[in-house]
Amino acid sequence: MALSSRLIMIYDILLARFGPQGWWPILDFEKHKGLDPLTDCGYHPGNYDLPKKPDQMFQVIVGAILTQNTNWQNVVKALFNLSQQKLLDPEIILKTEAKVIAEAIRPSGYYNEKAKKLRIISQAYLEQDWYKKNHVLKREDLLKLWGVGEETADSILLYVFKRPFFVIDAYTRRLLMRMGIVGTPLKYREYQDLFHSNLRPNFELFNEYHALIVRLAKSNCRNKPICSTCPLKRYCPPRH
DNA sequence: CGCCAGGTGGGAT
DNA sequence: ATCCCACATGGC
Repeated sequence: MALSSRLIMIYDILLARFGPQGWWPILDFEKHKGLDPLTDCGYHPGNYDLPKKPDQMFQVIVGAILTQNTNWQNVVKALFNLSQQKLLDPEIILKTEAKVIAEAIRPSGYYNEKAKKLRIISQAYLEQDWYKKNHVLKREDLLKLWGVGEETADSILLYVFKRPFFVIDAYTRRLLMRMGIVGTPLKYREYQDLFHSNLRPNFELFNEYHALIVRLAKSNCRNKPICSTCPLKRYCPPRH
């Protein structure tokens, strides 16, 4: 079976099983007041129009930094703290001592490094006018920023700027490996090329696909896989 | 208790 | 180029 057909089949199965995931979550701490802010707030299934406003865009950028090698629940706590303290804004982050930012984002882990990363990306956001409509952000310019690697860059391009860059993360690698689509480990861009060369470059498709992979990885394709209920079981080589 | 979570940069080899 | 490690919290 051709790779493109296979990738599309996997997508269709995941979408049928799990439904649209509503990424990237956009938290509204006013609206979610009274609800448990630490659970799944902010998802907007079927709406690929978000983020729309600059403050929503910036929130996704901050989330992309904070979630580096970190559980999303911890990121929500950090975003909640930033919001409560009126720090979820690039100009304010630049005017605020890194110590203060670090303390607010403590639950997300690596808080000293991430405070520095937030300062750097806030600076770029303002200087390069990312918030302006029709601003075209280059991948290479994102990668120049200390603290922005390939996955974070692609997350921002895809989920903030709605550009068709497929996000490759540890879950994606694991899935491709277990499905037998790749044998030996590849470089980031090689994984990405598998998707870019075999799917139509549609940001809504890439958005949903990556979110569905994460969804599968959380419930079934874990480090210790639970294959009995996996929707891809029939298409995945057995493991001993 | 140990392991893991929507990675990245820096230094040694 | 590739490997190894520091960075750090909270949930299970």
